[in-house]
Amino acid sequence: MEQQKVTIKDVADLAGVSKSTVSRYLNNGYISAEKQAKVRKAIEQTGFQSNFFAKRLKTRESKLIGIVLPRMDSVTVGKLLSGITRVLEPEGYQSILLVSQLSSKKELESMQKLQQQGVDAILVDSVGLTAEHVRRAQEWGLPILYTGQKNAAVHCLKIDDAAAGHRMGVYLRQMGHKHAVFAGVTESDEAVGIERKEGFIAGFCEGRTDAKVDFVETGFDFLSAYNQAAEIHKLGPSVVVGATDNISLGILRYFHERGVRVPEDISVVGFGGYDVGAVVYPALTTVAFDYELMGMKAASYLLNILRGGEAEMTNLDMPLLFVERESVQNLAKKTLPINSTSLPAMM
Amino acid sequence: MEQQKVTIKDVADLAGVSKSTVSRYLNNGYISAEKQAKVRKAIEQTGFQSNFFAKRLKTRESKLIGIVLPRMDSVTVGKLLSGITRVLEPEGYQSILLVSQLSSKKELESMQKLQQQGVDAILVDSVGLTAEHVRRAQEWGLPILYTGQKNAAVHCLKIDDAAAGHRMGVYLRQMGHKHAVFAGVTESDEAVGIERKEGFIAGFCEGRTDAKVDFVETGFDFLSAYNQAAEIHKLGPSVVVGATDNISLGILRYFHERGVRVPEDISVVGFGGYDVGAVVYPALTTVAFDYELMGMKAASYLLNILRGGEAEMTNLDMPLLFVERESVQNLAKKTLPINSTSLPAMM
DNA sequence: TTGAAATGTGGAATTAGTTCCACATTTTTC
DNA sequence: GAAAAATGTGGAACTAATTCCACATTTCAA
Repeated sequence: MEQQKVTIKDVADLAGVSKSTVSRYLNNGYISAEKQAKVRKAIEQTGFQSNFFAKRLKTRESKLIGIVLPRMDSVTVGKLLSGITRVLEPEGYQSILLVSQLSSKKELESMQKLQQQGVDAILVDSVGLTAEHVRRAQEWGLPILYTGQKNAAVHCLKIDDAAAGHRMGVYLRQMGHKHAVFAGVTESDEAVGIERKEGFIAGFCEGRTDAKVDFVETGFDFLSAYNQAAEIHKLGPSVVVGATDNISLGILRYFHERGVRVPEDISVVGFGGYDVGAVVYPALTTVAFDYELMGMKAASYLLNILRGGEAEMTNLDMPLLFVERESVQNLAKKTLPINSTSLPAMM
Repeated sequence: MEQQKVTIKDVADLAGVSKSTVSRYLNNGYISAEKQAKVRKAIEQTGFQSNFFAKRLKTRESKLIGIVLPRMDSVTVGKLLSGITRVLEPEGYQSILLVSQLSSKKELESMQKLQQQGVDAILVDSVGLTAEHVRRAQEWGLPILYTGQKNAAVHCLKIDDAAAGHRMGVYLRQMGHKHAVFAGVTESDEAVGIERKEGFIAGFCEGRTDAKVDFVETGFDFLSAYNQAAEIHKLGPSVVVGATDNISLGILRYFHERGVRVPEDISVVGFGGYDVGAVVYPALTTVAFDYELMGMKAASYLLNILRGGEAEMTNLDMPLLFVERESVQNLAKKTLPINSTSLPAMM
């Protein structure tokens, strides 16, 4: 077994001090200026690098944060991760990534692996919280924060899907729409599949009886939305509400192919505020979520728990940004909405 | 200092054997069936979990792979990561992620951090290889693999940008185009900024003197491409070649706003094969790169180096897929290219 | 039936750090 | 000027595993 090139012992010998003194130099200080210089020189000369594992074994702090994500190849996950990293890196923390592939079982397995790995805390962009999740969190005594799902028994941080849906519902009601088709996803995704939809229905139907919302289920991708578009169209709504911008984009493509004009013949809206929504035509009206900000907040929150911060994070609600672009017709006034010639609301 | 709940010592005491025996049970075997049962039972009873750091300290193997990425919130990086993870996870390796923010200096710093962290190997989606990169790789004696850039002195894996550009050039030449504007990025990105462009010019101009290629520089995002679109249009080409699909999407938007029809009035192509390219209209003709496959190959390659595999990876070239969709007019035959009514070449 | 080989086993050393404690100085206070 | 406090320092213990080595059994062959 080959051994480490330079250990703290070598530095100590070269500097003519004890291991303890070098260790103190490395950590809290408490060393005379004279020896400090000697040690510094010895470290320079030897090119000493502290052994990560020996250090962690004793200190029981890894400066590693475990992150479990449902998938990697998605813009929202990328932005989330970007925000997380932005906060964690300057604090000297690093991230270990695991992918749950949208499976709650794999999610738990991943968390277990991370726990064994000795991470200081775990952040999970969850696909669904189970009782087991709650139990494990307690058993491990490890700070765990969930994003994307909500449960009172654990730390979590989530976009207010109901509010986002509601906001869109109110907007479309004000624009004079009466019949909407909600192109949504499976109800097993509580946040997107249920909350967002219910919120929309509430906002859209509030205080009137002549409103109608149909529901068609699709997947999260363009293609499955595109494939459902004919059925959606057949229902004859004045507006199609895609549960995500991707869904709306697939539907937009279908309408384009059939010569159905948007928004003149039918309106289309989405959720997410993806960048591409601004570059397609008509540019997509949407409720934008700031996933990068969410990542930053999540990381800060986690750090706060980690430090025993009873400073109780106060500002945990995620702001929603309504992005009005070109894909909705104002039926109330029988005029088109603002149709800017420059790239609308591009981020 | 709180200590670990259950150590190998506790298990040994409970099972009535020595620590060594438990360790052997955990690792190579070499233990009698009788004691094996006892140890198994003791581990079950105590819920023993091996201490990651103590183990790593002794074995000098972390089962951790460091990954340095230029940024997180990009589809290509997401796919790459997805491929990497797909190979690494089943092999029991986990990834530590660091972001270089497109800076070569930060890239080196990140690599250094990972090295200190005791990772078994490093994978870098590099933004530019320097002499320092090569020096460090030797100094550390750690397997390092670069993707996205090429250098004979180190292990690397890269899309053949020149070939991709060439392919597109040949295609457009065959389609009868004579005047192209290449909307490219800064030459400091050797792969995209130089190789892809030069490859295109070669393929486009090959064997004729009546071809002309103008160059306009933009950023990587929709917006900066959109902002350069007027200048591009002024040059009056028959086709605009975006160095990435995003650039082409921004240009498409501009043309749409001005009522310039694509491909009837002007053709537009891109590189990358992003999913959205299939859903916009006209669907974008492009050279698709399989970044997920690249991630998988990169991870396999790295594992191979790690295992001292002199099995010399042979199949390192990345396949290119030419995706002909709707955004190019065939000037040679004065007819439109295949215009499918279903979602073209959607992945 | 003896010697050799195979099979287990435990003790002790090892890995590379941190930290507690005792003790020597030096500085401050009364 | 003595006692008290502050400041450094090194030795030894400790962290939780793996692994080498010596030694006891047991099995097998001659």
